[in-house]
Amino acid sequence: MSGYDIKKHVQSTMVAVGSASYGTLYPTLHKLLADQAVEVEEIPQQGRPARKEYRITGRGREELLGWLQQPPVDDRVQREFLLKLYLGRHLTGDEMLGLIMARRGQMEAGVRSLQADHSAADDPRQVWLIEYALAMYQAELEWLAQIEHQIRQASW
Amino acid sequence: MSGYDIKKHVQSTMVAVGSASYGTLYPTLHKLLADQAVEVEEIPQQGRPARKEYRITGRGREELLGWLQQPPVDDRVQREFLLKLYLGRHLTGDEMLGLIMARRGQMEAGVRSLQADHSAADDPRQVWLIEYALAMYQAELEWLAQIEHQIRQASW
DNA sequence: GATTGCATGTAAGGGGTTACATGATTTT
DNA sequence: AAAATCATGTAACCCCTTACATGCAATC
Repeated sequence: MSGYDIKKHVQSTMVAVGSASYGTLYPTLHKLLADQAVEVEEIPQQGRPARKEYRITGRGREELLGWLQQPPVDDRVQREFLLKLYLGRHLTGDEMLGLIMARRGQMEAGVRSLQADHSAADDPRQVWLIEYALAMYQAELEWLAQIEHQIRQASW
Repeated sequence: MSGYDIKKHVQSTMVAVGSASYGTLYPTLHKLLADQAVEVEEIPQQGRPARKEYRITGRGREELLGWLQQPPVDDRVQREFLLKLYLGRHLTGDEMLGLIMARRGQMEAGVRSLQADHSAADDPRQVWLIEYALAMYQAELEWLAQIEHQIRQASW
């Protein structure tokens, strides 16, 4: 794939795995190339930079296997939304509900976009990732509904 | 709270929010003190460094409110486990199942420890965070059971 | 006798994002 | 006319973790 394609793929199907910004992506690809872990094929185009398609090499595959066999590091998460909700003693009830509604909108948009990917996915591993993300979003939506109810009841 | 207490609190009740290592925690506390956003009370002890209890100031509360009213930044997540599963075309079925079993163990341990916190929690906001984390862990456990089943069926 | 808990902190280094720079083509 | 898509890349900077340093008390 090209750097551009990798970014799109990570942002859609792989949301639950992590993120990829160009500032990390391109330098990483260059490093992998220098290490001969990948090789590149340049496809010239008109009106835009040549598309560079990267492909893993035998050496890259060996390194990958070594990495795969080591136990994964713990998840890193950072959810500012949750922190604001927790520290939100100084917010009014309406501000709290605004926070929650906005979050719900994001989750719902995420679900819709993942459902589109889900119908299009062919690789079973891709389906795993999509179903993982969907399960997380749906669990959060249920939790959001519960706390929204609590806040309205308590008439903050 | 003291830096030490904050760390414990973040690691248990606030797992779903983020992490706090001493290398970030103490310098941040010093910075907040310099900004007069917090004040400190030193409580001498025998046989160990004085315990420093931090408390938010009026100025700190103002700054906090300003921050609370800005929309939260998007979540940052990084799940190496998921990435290894996705890239695990080069792993044997047993290696895949090993990955999954280890993950299940971590999730189950997380659930147990959160359930203990849940019974002990008094603040309703703390309960929100604990229930959020529990919902995520439980959703993941169900998803894990499904893909485990798929892998065994396919007799990789 | 060894490990865990309590309690502070620093320094080096790794990892990542954001913002910038460029520019044609297609869609709204 | 404006915005999004395609497509590459760099530089500055921020944030954060890891590893280290110190040391007593209590538990296993």
